[in-house]
Amino acid sequence: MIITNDLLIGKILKRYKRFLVDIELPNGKTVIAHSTNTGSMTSCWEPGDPALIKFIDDPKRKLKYTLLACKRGPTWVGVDTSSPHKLVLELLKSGKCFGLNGIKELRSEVKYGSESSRIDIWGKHQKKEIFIEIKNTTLKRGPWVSFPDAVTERGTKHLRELQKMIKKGHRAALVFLIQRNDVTYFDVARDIDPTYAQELAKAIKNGLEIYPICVELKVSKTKGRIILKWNPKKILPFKMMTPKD
DNA sequence: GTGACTGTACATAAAGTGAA
DNA sequence: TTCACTTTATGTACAGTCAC
Repeated sequence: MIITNDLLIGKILKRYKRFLVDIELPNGKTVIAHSTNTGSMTSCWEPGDPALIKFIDDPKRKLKYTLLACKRGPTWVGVDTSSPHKLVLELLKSGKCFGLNGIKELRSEVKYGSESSRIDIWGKHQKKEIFIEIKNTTLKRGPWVSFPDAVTERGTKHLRELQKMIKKGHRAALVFLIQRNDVTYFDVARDIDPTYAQELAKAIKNGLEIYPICVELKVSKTKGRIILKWNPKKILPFKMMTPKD
């Protein structure tokens, strides 16, 4: 997946009101950008870090810029929560989604379950339905990348719904799309949300498939134009423990 | 006064729904 | 079929309320 138009690199100054971030442009002007990431974004950026934003000239929008990624040290970290969905869908369609291949009739945001949930991606593999939930994952602690970075009741609810689908004879998979390439292992942040960790362990026992996919974000300049490319690298080893363990 | 809890606001995208 | 409006999803910050 590549974005080639209307990208700018500025400096991230502060975040406030949940969705808003102040970005200082190279010309010294400060603009307000929209952040689709409502998580804590711990370890993703510090004030003054480079930030990649996209200019979107849509009259229906209040804010003309959307925050896509921040640079922590040498590593770009993707913080746009809409990108993982698009990227995983693209990988599934192209048959390059690490163990999740051969899925047909792919559909996005399909209603399912008894709690009016919506699955990120639904499809058919051979004769079975498959339900795929995607989680944007960025919390870095040493060589580990962890999920969640805050208590997530909805995440736990999704796990319950996926287990119900497995009981009905379907397949269910959880893709942790890790938008940074400076980590070695994936784990569940039991210290942050013990309920989620417990439910995930139960779900795995019940047959939930886990795919922690590590993606490298490459930002380059060609003829003055900035290009952002998501480059899927590998599946990370999965450990049901925290770095403290 | 303090801590725990609850409700609301915030911006956007995408899907769903209903009217023309 | 198209368009406009509504609903859903996301999780933190903050204000207000209540009990102790």
